[in-house]
Order: sequence, then structure tokens, then C-alpha cells
Amino acid sequence: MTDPELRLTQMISKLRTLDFRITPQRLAVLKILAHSTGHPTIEWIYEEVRRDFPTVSLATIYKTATLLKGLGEVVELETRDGRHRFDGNKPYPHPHVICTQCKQILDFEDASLETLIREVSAKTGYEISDHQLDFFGLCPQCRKEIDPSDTLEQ
Amino acid sequence: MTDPELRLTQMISKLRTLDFRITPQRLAVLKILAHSTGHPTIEWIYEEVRRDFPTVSLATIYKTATLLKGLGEVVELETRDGRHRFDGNKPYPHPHVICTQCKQILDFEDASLETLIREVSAKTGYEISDHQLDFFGLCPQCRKEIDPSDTLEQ
DNA sequence: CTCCCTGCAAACCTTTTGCATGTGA
DNA sequence: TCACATGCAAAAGGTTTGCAGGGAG
Repeated sequence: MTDPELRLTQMISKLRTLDFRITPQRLAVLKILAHSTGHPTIEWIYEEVRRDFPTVSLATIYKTATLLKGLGEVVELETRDGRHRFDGNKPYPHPHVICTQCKQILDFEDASLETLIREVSAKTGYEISDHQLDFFGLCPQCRKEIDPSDTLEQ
Repeated sequence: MTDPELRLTQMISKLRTLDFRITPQRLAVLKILAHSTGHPTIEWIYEEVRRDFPTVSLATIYKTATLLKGLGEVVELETRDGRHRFDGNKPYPHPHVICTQCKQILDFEDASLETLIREVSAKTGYEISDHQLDFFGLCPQCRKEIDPSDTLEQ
């Protein structure tokens, strides 16, 4: 996990540099995205921001998230649950392990991906700029709940 | 590419075995999915089927695709273009290389993924049942169009 | 002859857009 | 001050659902 305060500072600097305004609503969204490792949805961010700004609109959350995504300060993931999720703490592509039951999302480190990207590029002639690697399955918790005899071996 | 006729036979058998009816509309969808390597969208399948069955509805295409997906005879991919795409010719997860410009989708073979899945499983305790690996970038064609001086090197 | 499937339309849900009002720098 | 951001509401766009009528087995 990147230091959330550092990420927040980086995001604010980026906005300032490009002459975007730091409004209270934006700041609230930035804070949430910089701190969260849980890959929040728009709806979740909205609910959080509403605690401090009861009149904030979903549109503002969408616009802010889209802005940050465009600036590369946030990455968007597609998790097959019909809604977009964001990661502002590690704003670069990285593998996820997603529980199909409880929707928990884990980050996963893997060094071999860089090699693979070069291989893809060489074989296809594509200029690869982004990627997405997600694993789907049951987390240990949900495995137990579905089949109590599951020993979690293998 | 798997033999399309073989895939079609396999799909039909699966439906028959489970007592699902083989209607003309379903057969048309099956044929398209068994033959296509282009990862068609629902809309595209719909247009194709409409050639032979002008009154077919989008709902039927959706229902058939959902059915086949549930039976594991088709895989659904998420390609960030806001619509679902299907692969009935290779109905198991495999990497894709996707052009962000023209939306062309290439299949990509990679043997190292099995190893990685076992590693993920061992490290996280998850029981991995599915995965998704997609690379995004510009295809050689679109690179040229955007920057004619692009030599396509590396 | 029976259910299952189809087709139509309406409902759904998330995301996007237009525009008048408000506000950070 | 004033260009840009907000918030509301409406629109958009893909997908799902309910149901009456039709057709596969």
C-alpha cells in the first residue's frame, strides 16, 4: 500500500498544476480514493462524501472520478459486478483476486507481467499501454461457508 | 481455432442432454457463436440472426447467450467498450489483445498462466475458477494512422 | 397436449449530459 | 470578477423482466 497522505498530495499537486480547482467536494473524493484499498464503487464514494456534504450529487462523483482517471491518478477496474470500481492508492494496473461470492478484492503482486507485455508487443506489433489481469474464485472464507469440509488444501 | 462444426455439435448435445429445446432461433445463435472468432456483441449476433429470422428479438439473443454462458459453452469478455462480448469457439478463458482505437480483438496464447494460477491459489487460499487477462493498446494499423512516422519497432 | 420459448414492451440500473446557479482563485 | 464546478433532472444505452401467445418434443 502506498502512503495515502503521499497519494493525496500527489493528486492535489496534479490538479493544481493543471489549473483544476480544489473544491471541498473534490477534496473529499480525493481523500477517499487516496486512502482506500478496497476498490470503491462510485456509489460507495458517493455515500461517504455525503456524510460531510449532504447535497453532493452522483454526477459530481462521476465527473471527479472521470477527471482523475483521465489524469492517470486513478485506475478503473471492471469486476463483472456491473459497476465500475476505482483504485487511487495504486494508480497503475495490477492483478486482482476477486471472490465471486462476497466480492472481496485482493491485490496481487506479480513480476512476470512486464516480460509478458514485451512478448505480446513483439508478437503482435501492438503498442501495449494498459492491461488487466484478474483472477476469479472463492476466498477461503466463502469456501468454508459453502463446503465446511473444505480443508483449504491445494 | 477450434473446429466450428465440432463446437456446434457439442453445444447442441449439451442442450439436448439437459432437455433444453433446440429452436430455430437458438440454433441460429449457436451457429454464430460456434463459428465466430471475432468476439461478437449481442447486438451483432442479433443483426446476424435477423437476416434469417426478421422477427427475432434482442431478448431472445440475451436469453440464449445467458443460457449458454451458464452451461459453460460460451465465455463472456469485458472489453471496456460498454458492451458484453462472447466467445463460443474457445469457451475457456484466454488472453486478448485489444486495440483501443478500432476495437479489434486478437487472441493470444500463453502457457505461463497455469503456473501463475497455481501460485495465486497457493498464496491467497482462493480456489481460482476463472480469470481474465487483457492487453490494451494500439494495433499496428492504428499506430500508423495516428503517427505515419511510426516504424512499428518495439 | 404440455411446457418451454419467443417476442414485445416496459422496467431497470448505471452512467452521461444539459443547463442554471453557485463559488474558488 | 468570471471561468469553471456543482447539483438537479432528464436522457442515454445496455441489459433484464413479465407476460400472452406460439411451437418443439
